[in-house]
Amino acid sequence: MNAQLFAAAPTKGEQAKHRLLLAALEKIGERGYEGASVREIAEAAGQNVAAIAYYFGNKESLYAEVIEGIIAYLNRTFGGLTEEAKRLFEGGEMTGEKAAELLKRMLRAFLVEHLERNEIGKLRNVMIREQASPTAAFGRLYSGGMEPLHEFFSQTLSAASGEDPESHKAIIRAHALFGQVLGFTVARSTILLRLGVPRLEKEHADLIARVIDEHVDLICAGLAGKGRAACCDAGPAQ
Amino acid sequence: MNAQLFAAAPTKGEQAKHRLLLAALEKIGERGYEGASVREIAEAAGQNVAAIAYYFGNKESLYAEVIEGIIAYLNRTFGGLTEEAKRLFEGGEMTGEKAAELLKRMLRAFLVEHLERNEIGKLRNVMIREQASPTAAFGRLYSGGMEPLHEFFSQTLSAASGEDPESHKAIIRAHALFGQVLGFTVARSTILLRLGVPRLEKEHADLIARVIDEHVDLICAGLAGKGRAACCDAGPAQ
DNA sequence: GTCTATAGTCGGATAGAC
DNA sequence: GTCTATCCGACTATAGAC
Repeated sequence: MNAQLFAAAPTKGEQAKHRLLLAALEKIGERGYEGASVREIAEAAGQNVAAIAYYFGNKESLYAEVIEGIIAYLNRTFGGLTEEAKRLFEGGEMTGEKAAELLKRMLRAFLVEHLERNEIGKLRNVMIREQASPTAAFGRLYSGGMEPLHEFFSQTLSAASGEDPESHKAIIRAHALFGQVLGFTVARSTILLRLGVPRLEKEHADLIARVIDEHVDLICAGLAGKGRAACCDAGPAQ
Repeated sequence: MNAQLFAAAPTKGEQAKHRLLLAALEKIGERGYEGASVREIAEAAGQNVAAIAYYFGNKESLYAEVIEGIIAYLNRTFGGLTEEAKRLFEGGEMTGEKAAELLKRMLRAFLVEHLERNEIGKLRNVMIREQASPTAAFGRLYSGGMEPLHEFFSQTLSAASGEDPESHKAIIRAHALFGQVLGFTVARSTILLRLGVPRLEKEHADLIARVIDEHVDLICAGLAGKGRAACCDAGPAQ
């Protein structure tokens, strides 16, 4: 499955590059850009230190290619969903129900990728680090990968809630809703300790997805029915 | 307001220690434990490099004291709410409505602390880093600060949802709900760019709190009324 | 193309002057 | 208590052997 990250590599030189990119993703994810040394990256890739200079010029350019790989991966993984939403919007066929379904599928896809596929976990760490303390590469990561996803998400959610998709409120609502899955990747250590399990298995991912589906349904139904179904706005039961 | 972080410092030596702790919190938050050098920490504190060895022994012990300061701050800030919840539980007076109110107040408190008070922002970065790539200090941070908070949150939420507070489902639900505010601290760069603002002001924090309150209300009401109000489970309007 | 050797820089820690 | 000077190890980058 690693073959999906970064380009496939037929020739020997390309394979060395590929291994270096994977090792850099892993080590920089684990220890940060400054914490990961070119020595340990090269060693983890089964390559010599000088290979990094040879193939990439320097450490910074190696990292830039890692970021490009992440962007390409995000687009491959979520591109289908965003295209589907785009078609529905342009065809005027987007309804509140279809929007809620798309949102749930998107959150599920994110969960599956990030919780079940361990090799993707490395990618997750790099993205989290760039959020908390952006390096020179963050601008590229944002415009190439996160912004299109965030826009898709807030526009689709707005179709369910009936809000202006460009309003601050709609953007904030989308961010809050998405935060629900983010918590399981970013506060991973905490949820593992709280559940008392060494790692998140398929059963946990399923349970997480069911809970979040429930929340999305309740929120979408509540927003769509605002001012209409008085029985739902009357506060919690007894 | 910084005086609230770490102990007050009357004597000159204590003031130097205090400044070093604040500078360490800031620099390690910005650049990570490995990325922040003792030289820049000392410089930011207006102290000499050797002062770190003198007051703390070494860099690692300095960081350990920073972590203890974060734990003490968390307990001071959220201790009142957790005590209040405890009293309600022990007195048998916890209702679904009171639970929902406590949850909203807790999330609001977290938002205010993390969004409005800039000096707390440094603390946030350190906690995020420890989540994504735990150092030796994470165990202490978890047991001293995060676990009690997480338990309070899942127990209170369970009072609103009627679930077993120790079940995986309840813990996951609490984590998902809390993730909503986490997204605004951890994916801060993204929400700033999406909103097109340089930083989150009070008006943004208010809007965020209102949106999250709305979500908490919808989810609590929906869960409490599960199997009761058929009109709410019938899917989105029209 | 691949590797070793090394130059030059910066890290944490410490000895010792004052 | 405070500071300067310095040690030693680890880092990135590069020159040059093969």
